[in-house]
Amino acid sequence: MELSERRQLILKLAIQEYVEAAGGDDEVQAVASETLLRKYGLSFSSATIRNELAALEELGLLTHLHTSGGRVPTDAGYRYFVENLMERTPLSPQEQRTIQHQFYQVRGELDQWIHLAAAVLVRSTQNAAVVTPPRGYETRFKHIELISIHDGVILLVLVLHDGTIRQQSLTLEQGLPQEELSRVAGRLNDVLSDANTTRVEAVHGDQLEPPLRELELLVIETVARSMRQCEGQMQELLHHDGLLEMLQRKDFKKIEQVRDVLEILEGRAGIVPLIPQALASAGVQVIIGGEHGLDKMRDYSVILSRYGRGQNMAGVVGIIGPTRMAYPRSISTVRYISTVMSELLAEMYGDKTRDE
Amino acid sequence: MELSERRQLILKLAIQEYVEAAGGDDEVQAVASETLLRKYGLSFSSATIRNELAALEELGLLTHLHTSGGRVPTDAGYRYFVENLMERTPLSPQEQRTIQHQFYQVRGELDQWIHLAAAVLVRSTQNAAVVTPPRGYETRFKHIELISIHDGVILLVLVLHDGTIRQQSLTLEQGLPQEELSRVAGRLNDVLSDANTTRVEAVHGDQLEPPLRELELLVIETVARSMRQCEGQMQELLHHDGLLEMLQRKDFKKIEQVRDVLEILEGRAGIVPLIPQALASAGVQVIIGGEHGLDKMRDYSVILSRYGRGQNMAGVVGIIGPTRMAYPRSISTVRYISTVMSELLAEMYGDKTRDE
DNA sequence: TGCTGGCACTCGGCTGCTGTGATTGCTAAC
DNA sequence: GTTAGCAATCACAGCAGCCGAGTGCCAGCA
Repeated sequence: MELSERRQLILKLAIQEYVEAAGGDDEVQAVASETLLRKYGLSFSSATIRNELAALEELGLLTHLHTSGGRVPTDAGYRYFVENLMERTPLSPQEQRTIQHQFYQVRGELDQWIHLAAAVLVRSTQNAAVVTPPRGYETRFKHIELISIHDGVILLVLVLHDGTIRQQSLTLEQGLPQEELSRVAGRLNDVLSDANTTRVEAVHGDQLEPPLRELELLVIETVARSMRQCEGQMQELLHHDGLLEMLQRKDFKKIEQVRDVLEILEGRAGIVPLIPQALASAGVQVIIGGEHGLDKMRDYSVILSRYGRGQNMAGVVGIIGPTRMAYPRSISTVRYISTVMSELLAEMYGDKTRDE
Repeated sequence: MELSERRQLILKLAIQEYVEAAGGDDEVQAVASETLLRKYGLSFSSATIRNELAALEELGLLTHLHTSGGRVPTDAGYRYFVENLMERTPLSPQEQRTIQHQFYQVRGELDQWIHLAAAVLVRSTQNAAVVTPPRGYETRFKHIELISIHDGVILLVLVLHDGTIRQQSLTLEQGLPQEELSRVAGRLNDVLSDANTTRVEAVHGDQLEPPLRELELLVIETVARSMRQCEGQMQELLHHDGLLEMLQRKDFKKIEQVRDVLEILEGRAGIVPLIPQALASAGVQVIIGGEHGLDKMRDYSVILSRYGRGQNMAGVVGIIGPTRMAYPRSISTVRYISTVMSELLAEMYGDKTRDE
């Protein structure tokens, strides 16, 4: 779509004005021609602006609710803004330092990264945030440990290649001393080393004498089941934060809206199918309003970015908020967080992908 | 407080009626004398009921918002109801079987218990649920494992006595082979066996040659820090669920209410101080409305119960909902879930406390 | 003394009305 | 192509009046 300079300017100002007004305590909803003229000191009259606004409405970039109400951007209008009009505004060095420092403080604690990333996104954008932990494309065995808990009860700790840790307790007919458990664990760590799920499922433990063999079989079966479970549970891993902060915004008036957002965040609607899509593509993805055709999300926009190294260790960070959000700021923050997390991962698991 | 038979009956019916009306789509808020007469076919007239209601109001058990509006229970009214009038209605055998079956299916997966317990409470009571995982009174070392991740980066997996698992990655100057790591881990598992935090902090590793000694010191320090962290983080462990289900209720009209509930659930207000209290007492605790003096929770009631075995492995399950809730049902469900979870724990860690 | 029927009174919520202010679309002039 | 001016439009707040549910009270009755 080709737009004249002036129309572009007016559209840009209209959207900026509309988004800014959302923050203020003024009840002003739609943006009026006179307001634009006054606030931005344009060199033409309000009547001209009205003509241009009408033209932009004709093009489907703006709309208005009532005859006497001002203009409001449509999804297409936001889209045009994001793609053509928006200026990139990277986070200030100061903000970048603060964020880096915070991540530095929790280095080593992978699960804290997730929380921190979400918290930073929330604070910086005033929207709700979603983060998935970094996962390998394929689940691969790394290590197990068998720990004696109590008579006949043992704790199986399974570590996967991507850092996932799962615990499971097992019950045996008879108790076994810790040394025996460690021996079995050690043997299985050799046998299963780096195995993917299919290979684990194919392993038969048949070299040990009866009491230990029983244990070995049970452990292999449990490990296989655990790994299978890991493969299909993206939405359960989705961490979210910031609902409370989002409720502070003036946009929310009805509890139905809150319900919708909550459903989206909890993965029961909408956001889950967007994750694999974001994982598969590079750069920041912006999905505005009803673009993905999901009814519950009609009034919300999602900004997602993949982070990680290659295929083997990647996750998604992003935010979700009303379509009427500050896109430049939000996009910059999501982009920055994703690069920070990519760097952290690279530090931890070595540069680039290692084994493809 | 002594109440005549008739007054007790009227109070009981009034509260039941009021709570039931909350579920229906009827907008009826307060309960009127005529309604009670009609619905329950009482043997005296509405004027008598009005007199009794006025008396109950005098006693502070009921109140009314406007002169021409019906009566509404006060916190004290609910309290009297819960303590004197309410009939215990245990869950039906059918429901009990269903719940047992669900827990059976996730036996062994301790973190799933938490989710399941919350989910069951939500479904059964239509309120939001909170559950803390079982924790020991004292954090005690059980086991560590050192796993080589990448050149100079190792993953430390720490298992505590109560089943808590923490992971932390460590960076060393130089890489070490997995065998060396396992040796160090093995040694430390002996040295630190069953140690509490103070003892871990007092340990000095000084029996190994330089490259391993560096590692050993780092690990001890990290373990100690991790254990200290575990000790003060009750509210971060608080799992909650059911906000969405609670929003379906007609009680919620304004988003401020939603905000309050969310703040309570996320531990920023109110509920956290109630947890230790519940841990310390036996049986089901019911806290109605503003009884604990916390402003944010004035309109909500909390039902908590401790579960677990002795002092060494205990957690809390409970629900939170509007004061206008179905207390008999809610209390029964919380009680039942807590016994089920206590039994599960006993199965896993042996009957009764083992080491006090 | 306790219960009941009757009745006046209170008050929230609903309906319909009007005035106001903001903003547009249109038209005629520049 | 741009502008000034003006009538038309429409949401919204505020107000009045009505309705109905429910109470409080009183006088009469068992």
